[in-house]
Amino acid sequence: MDGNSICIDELSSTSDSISIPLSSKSLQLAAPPQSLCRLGSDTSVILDCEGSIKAESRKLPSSKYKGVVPQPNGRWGVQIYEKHQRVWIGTFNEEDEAAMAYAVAVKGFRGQDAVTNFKQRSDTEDSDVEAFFLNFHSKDEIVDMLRKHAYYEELERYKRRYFHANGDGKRVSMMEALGDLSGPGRAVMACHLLFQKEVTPSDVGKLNRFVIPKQHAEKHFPLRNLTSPTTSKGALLNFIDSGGEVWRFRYSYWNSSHSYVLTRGWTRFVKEKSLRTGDIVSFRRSVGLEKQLHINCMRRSRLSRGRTVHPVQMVRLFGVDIFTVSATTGGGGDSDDG
DNA sequence: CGGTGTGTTGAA
DNA sequence: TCAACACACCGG
Repeated sequence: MDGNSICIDELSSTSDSISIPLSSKSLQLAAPPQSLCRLGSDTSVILDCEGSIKAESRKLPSSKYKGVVPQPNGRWGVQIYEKHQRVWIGTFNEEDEAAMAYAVAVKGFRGQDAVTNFKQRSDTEDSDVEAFFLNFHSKDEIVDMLRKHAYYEELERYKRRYFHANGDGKRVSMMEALGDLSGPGRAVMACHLLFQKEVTPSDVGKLNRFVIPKQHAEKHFPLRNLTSPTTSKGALLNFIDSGGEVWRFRYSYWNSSHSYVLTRGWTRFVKEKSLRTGDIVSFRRSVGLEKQLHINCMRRSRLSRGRTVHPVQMVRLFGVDIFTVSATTGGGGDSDDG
């Protein structure tokens, strides 16, 4: 673990405390943090001190950070623009915290070279891992983590797992790990998204099964030629979640309903992940030799109701130079969902 | 009811 | 593409 991370316990307005690793090695404020003079409550501080301060004080203070907008209650909103459309990243108590969130979002959306609010080093090992982490997740997932204020928690979890995977706390460089596709670091290999599905009521109901849309099942999990132990009752598939935990599901075809389903093991997953109707479950496969399957779930965002989160077919491969993986297909640009 | 984040507009 | 502003609407 790094010694350079501090934890900031946020106000108790929200039950969760947020730990933010502020790595002084990897980033520094672009602008010196000025004393933030904010009015306690925005509205109507119409004090008549010498008649100078008039009703002008209901104007919200602008942020010095890009993508950060003031909220009426003194908190800070974060937004990023993508394809002529605003994407809301969430609200934060501290302006700096908001700026960090924007930095994460903009890197996730536009790549490592994107302009953030911070001067940052892109040559540290940690930044490599974070780049990898960002690359691993879809834009939706990144936004989701930021909104839930869970990004740094997830990132740290990923880092821990990554470095453990490389043995005995010895920190192996990303290049080194990637070069060794058969090594213990393979589990964190890049993945590409196979498909996503919005969880239906019956997927989390009493039927104890998850329906895999036929098109995706037949394309990605053809029962005939699965390498996993296959019986007449189907196959057992192992998936790794974003925290490195392995989930084993029975996968089979139900003649009665003409559907492909995950059965045994699914209920535990639902319970453990607190999966609810409308959440998005995504399935990935490692790019490397192992073809490891991954499963990830994402809470339905509150605002994407009515307007569905498109279960997009996106492929996230190594778009970044530092990830010059062996000569597979020219790991093309950073294509993603929209 | 407080606050979020969306609708909207105008500037860059 | 971006921030500023107002306020519908949402969850608690």
